[in-house]
Amino acid sequence: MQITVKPLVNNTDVIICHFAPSLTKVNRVGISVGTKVNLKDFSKLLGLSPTTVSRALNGYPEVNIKTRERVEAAAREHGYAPNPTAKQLALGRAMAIGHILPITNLDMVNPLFSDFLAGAGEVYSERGYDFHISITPEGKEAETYRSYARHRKVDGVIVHAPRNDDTRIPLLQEIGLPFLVHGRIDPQDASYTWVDIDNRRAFDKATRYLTDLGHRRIALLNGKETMNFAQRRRVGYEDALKAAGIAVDPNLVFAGEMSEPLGHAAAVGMLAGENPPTAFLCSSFLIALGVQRAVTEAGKTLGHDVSVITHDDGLSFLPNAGEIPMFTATRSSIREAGHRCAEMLIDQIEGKCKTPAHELWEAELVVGRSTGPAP
Amino acid sequence: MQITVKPLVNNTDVIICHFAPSLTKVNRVGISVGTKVNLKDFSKLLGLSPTTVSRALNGYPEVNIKTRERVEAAAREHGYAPNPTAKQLALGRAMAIGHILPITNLDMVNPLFSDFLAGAGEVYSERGYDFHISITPEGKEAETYRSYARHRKVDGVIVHAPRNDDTRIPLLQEIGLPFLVHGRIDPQDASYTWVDIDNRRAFDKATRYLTDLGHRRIALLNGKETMNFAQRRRVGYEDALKAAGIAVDPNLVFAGEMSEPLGHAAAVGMLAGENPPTAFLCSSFLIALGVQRAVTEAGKTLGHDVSVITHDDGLSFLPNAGEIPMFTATRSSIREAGHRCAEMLIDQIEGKCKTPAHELWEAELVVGRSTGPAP
DNA sequence: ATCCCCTTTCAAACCGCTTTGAACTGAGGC
DNA sequence: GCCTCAGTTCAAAGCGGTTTGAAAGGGGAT
Repeated sequence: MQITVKPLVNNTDVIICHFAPSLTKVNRVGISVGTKVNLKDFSKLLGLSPTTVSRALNGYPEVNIKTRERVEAAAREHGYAPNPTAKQLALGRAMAIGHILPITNLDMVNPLFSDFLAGAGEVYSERGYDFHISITPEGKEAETYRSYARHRKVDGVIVHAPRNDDTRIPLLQEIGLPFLVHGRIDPQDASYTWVDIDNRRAFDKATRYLTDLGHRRIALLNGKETMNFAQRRRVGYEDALKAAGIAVDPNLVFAGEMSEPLGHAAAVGMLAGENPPTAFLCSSFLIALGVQRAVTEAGKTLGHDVSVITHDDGLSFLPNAGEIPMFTATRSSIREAGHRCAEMLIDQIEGKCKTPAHELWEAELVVGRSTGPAP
Repeated sequence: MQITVKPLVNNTDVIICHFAPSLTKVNRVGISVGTKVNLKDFSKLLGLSPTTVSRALNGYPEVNIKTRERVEAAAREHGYAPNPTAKQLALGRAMAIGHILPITNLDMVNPLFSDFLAGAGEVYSERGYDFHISITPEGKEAETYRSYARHRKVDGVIVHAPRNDDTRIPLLQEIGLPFLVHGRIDPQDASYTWVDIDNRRAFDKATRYLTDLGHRRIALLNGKETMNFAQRRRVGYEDALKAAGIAVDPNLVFAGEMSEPLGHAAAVGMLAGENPPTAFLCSSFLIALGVQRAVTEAGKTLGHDVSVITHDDGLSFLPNAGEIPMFTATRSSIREAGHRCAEMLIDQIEGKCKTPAHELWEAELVVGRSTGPAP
């Protein structure tokens, strides 16, 4: 009997934890757990050699059509399927894609990752690949990659959230494990495959939209600049301001964790200052929600007194949809990105496309109810 | 040369997609890609047999201490590590845990899943297990589970977001694959291992807190009742109302997708009705954000005119922290749950604890700024 | 009938590890 | 000096597939 207690704040509740009598295992007749059908037994059953059966199932030409059909039918009937592990050992192909997340990056990747995963997962499932996720202790990434490569535990990896000083890319190039970067570091570096959105251009476009509406005090609430995309978003913002003949005011630029409370705090601070902004440009939907709260708390109306444009990753649980969406946004679905990344990486692994390849996606500017002419 | 074009809404931008000259592979001297160190070669190098080396590395007693040390040193130096695939084939242990998400469930699990994963990942990494995720097309779950079990592709699986009519549990019991359910279906069913929070009690507690503050018109914005936890939350809510002598008003109960816009819409509707609620109980933080927006838009103040209590999964990207958090909430970290689930499942697999085991966690009621006496 | 060639099938080797059962040490007891 | 036995080491047989190279079968041409 074991009791687990979870610390509670200010009450005396105890955690219940009991063990029930052991489960009696229920096995069906027919295909049950114990029946391990291996190729040897299965081929014996058919009166054929393992070679022929293997070839029949893998579509090799040198097997009689009638034999093949017989084998396929028997496989369906007896529920025979080759052991993927054995196959992996024999072929050196894992039929799996790895995603390596350093523990430190976890928080960062978090809200986006699950949507990315959903997109990628569709492709993996379609093309017979498995997901493999390794959460490695910080600093042990290199070892993990090396092990993956050496033992062909995965056929390729996707690199998430590249940082400026990211060591993963040179390492992967060195060990020769196929990979694809979601995002990129140096826009000029064409030595590896990446899929990215044109962050500079998106934020340029968004800022211009605001200046065209007459705004001159435009705040930027950005992510941390160690994340490469944040830098490029700032550049886009500055380019557009320059084009409109507006000087960058450092007081209107914030860079930090992309969360609701931080967005709120930053907006509250700026709105309380002298010469407050009339518009906000946000790097994430969560920041925008925080700004919205700050604006309404200040008794102002969004889209009238204060305008907000946010980048929208199209997260499934933060929909910004409808005829006229809530927020004006630069939109690019991270789920679609996941889909495409998986597709490209697999194509690359299977030699179906030249490598390295690059795709730069344009974020569309969707006009919603959060923007209006400068007051 | 291949050009990929992504449909754009109303502008003429083209997607750039170019291919750079093929990457020249850089291999270091020493441990490089090509050098596949297998046990046979490695042991030859040491002048020992594969048997001895294998035993030395796996801590078997029948090997001389000096030999063992020599082997270990050489392994470090030459970077030898046994091939996990081969090991898996030989031992029948995969050192991996599977998470099977049916495509349909993806949206539902989404925001929570990444945090759960982070918690579980810590444990996996610590104890040498890998993640394995399969996104299966709906209806093919059974096949996937069977294949996993038969080929020991994973040593166990975690079942997410059980539904009332969930077929996964009986299936897993039938095929005898170790599993753990995060959540549960029938609270009385002790035949499988689960970790869950006491949803009924949490919502009972939260509702009582509101009735104690004098609220009598309390709305419940809940998740869909196909999700079992949603049912139990409603029961808790109803129990507390009953205890306070308040009749349940169906107009104040909403069940649907747990997103910001839906929370907003539901709250707007209820606030506009006659005899509007003075308090809201929300099943998710996102719903609460929507309610907050509706409340401020209606010109009312949160925690003064209208009270809100939300369930808070402690999502890393939606922090509800600080001395006095923004929202009064029933809080239970989903990340911690992930951690514990992984721990328990592995213990179970390794025979370190009795099975089945159950843990019912208490959600703590954290008082924030979103609640106050009924107006 | 013989030869040739193409189709179909098979036995054996291999992928890289673990593990069983046997063989080889050297020390200690008689 | 011989036997025993514990301490080490090893050869070989799995795990469950694929693939190479050879052999068997069958039909058409000579």
